[in-house]
Amino acid sequence: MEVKLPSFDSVFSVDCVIFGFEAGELKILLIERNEEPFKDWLALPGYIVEQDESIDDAAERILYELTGLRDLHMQQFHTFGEVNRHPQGRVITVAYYALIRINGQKELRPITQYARKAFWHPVNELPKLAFDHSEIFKTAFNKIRRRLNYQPIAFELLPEKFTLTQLQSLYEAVENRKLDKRNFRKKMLSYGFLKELDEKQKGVSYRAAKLYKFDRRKYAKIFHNDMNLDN
Amino acid sequence: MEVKLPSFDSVFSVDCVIFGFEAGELKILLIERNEEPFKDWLALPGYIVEQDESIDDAAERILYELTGLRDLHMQQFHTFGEVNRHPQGRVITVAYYALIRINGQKELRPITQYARKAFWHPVNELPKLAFDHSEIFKTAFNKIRRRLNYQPIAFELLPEKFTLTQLQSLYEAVENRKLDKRNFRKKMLSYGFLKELDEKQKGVSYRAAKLYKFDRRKYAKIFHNDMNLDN
DNA sequence: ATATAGTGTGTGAAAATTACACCATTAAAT
DNA sequence: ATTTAATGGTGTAATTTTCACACACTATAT
Repeated sequence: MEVKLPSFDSVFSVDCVIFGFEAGELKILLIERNEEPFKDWLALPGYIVEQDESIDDAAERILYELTGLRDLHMQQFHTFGEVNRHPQGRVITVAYYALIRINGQKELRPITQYARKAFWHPVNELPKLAFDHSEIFKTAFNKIRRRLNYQPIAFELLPEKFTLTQLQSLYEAVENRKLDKRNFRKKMLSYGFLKELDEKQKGVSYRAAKLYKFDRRKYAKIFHNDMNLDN
Repeated sequence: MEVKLPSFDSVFSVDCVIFGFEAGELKILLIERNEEPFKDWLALPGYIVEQDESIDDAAERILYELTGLRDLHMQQFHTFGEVNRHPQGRVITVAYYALIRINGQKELRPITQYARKAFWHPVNELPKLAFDHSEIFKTAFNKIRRRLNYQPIAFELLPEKFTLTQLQSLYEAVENRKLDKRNFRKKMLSYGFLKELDEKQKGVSYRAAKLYKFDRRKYAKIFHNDMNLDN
């Protein structure tokens, strides 16, 4: 017995809040729109989900098409469903965040025409964004701010090898306050999931700091979980 | 310049995981379906969102239509968007949870024909549910388990006046472990948001316990927030 | 009166958090 | 060679929080 589903003119989209960390500042990825509505505005990378792809897949595809970035680990965090959030019709959007290492090598290069360009922008002093994207950003930021303290998300933002000072300045950027150096180091090292390397920073004009790596194995062992506590 | 949105045969729904607490057990609200697909199966209360209502509004309406319950504070927690989660087409569902006091007075009574009946079922020994509802439940349960410790959600499950022992047994049910009575009381009282009443339990065949109330005002003052940390 | 079931209370040990200041190392400038 | 500027790296004591643990009290039912 086949029963047809009711249906109507409805559209899903995904929007992505991609966080990066550079020069001691937390940044997110924005695009400049090249399409109505909000043509020429700044916006979060986002677009419409196809009918035959899961929303998780759509998020990856869309981010790639708009920014050239690939293979991030994106995490859904909220769905925005107000009736009038899109000026041209009913669009419900599922929002994702991801945390990545900014590095100059990876060029930001929109594949489709919908974005004119993509670039990093500091989270402080964000301009007004298209649609309800300012609100989406705010929700994402609150989310990662809380998660920072019980999930190892900081390491996704740093280079693979990092100094303790870099780690600390990331925490300070996200929590927006100064932390005590000695206490911070003591605590981080006490967790036991940082691996001290035999290497030091290079090219700095002051005493070079030791480099560390995040050890996923140890982390998982210590916290008895698969590092995916998002559900 | 009007640009038409692309669109296709897509459907949103909402599903609700409603937690209650009764006789020392955590329970959720299930319905018995009266419609294909999964006719006669047990399922979470859920249905399709109308085009001119926000998803938050839809969640309230749908829960009411399927169970007769109204005016709960529902909280969105995840959106499920796998392509084949519904056997008859693409349906993306936004899932909500709420916590309420079970009380005999409020009768559970489906308004529409889509549900044959609605009833409380203990979260232990849940049967297989329709669609991916077992997974949705699991996600919700993990969510509230974590939230219990940094949000005052416990009080939504208890009667307005409750004893410390009731509060403790709720924590024990959610965390699935025994807690120490003295430490639990000390800690809860130390927060300062429980108001001790001049009343005692009645009708028990043992020493009657003092009753307490949760004081929202004090809670908000102490934690400098509006009690809605979900964003 | 007594059996029963749950209420209500304090202390000490261990662990975690916080506050706090100085010398060491390196590269660049002189 | 010496100085300067910048950051790296380290320990201790006080305070707060967490945890483990046992017994007398009270209301009711019999």
